[in-house]
Amino acid sequence: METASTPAPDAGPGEYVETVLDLVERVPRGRATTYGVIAEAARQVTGKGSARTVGAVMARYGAGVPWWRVVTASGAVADRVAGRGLELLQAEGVPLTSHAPPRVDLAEAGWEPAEAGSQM
DNA sequence: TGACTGACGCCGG
DNA sequence: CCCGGCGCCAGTC
Repeated sequence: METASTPAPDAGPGEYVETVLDLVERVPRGRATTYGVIAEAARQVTGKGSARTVGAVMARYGAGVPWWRVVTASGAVADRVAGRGLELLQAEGVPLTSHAPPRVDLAEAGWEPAEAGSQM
């Protein structure tokens, strides 16, 4: 235990991060969800988390999941990746608003983890 | 060890 | 409808 600055060999992302990424991967193609929904679901598993934290996770580890299916509560894609996000959403046939600014129609494409259990 | 940083959410104007 | 500000909380330096 000498000067072990990195006592975490595996470490990497915490359970919290894995939970969030797992939830995002469950979002079916052609649908979309919000940071708040993911945060709420993650909170039920890890007991912690918030919409803000989910965003931080996506920014650091969201590269391996369909991050474009996660939008804000208003249906808008994060400014940071709005261009790429809208492009991918359109390619999947996700319903977007006709008038600017382009936003996801959550009323039609809105999805939540709970559906994964009742969907068949 | 502590402080700053954000892929957000909500309310008020 | 749009804009600004405050709160939230794990991750990272």
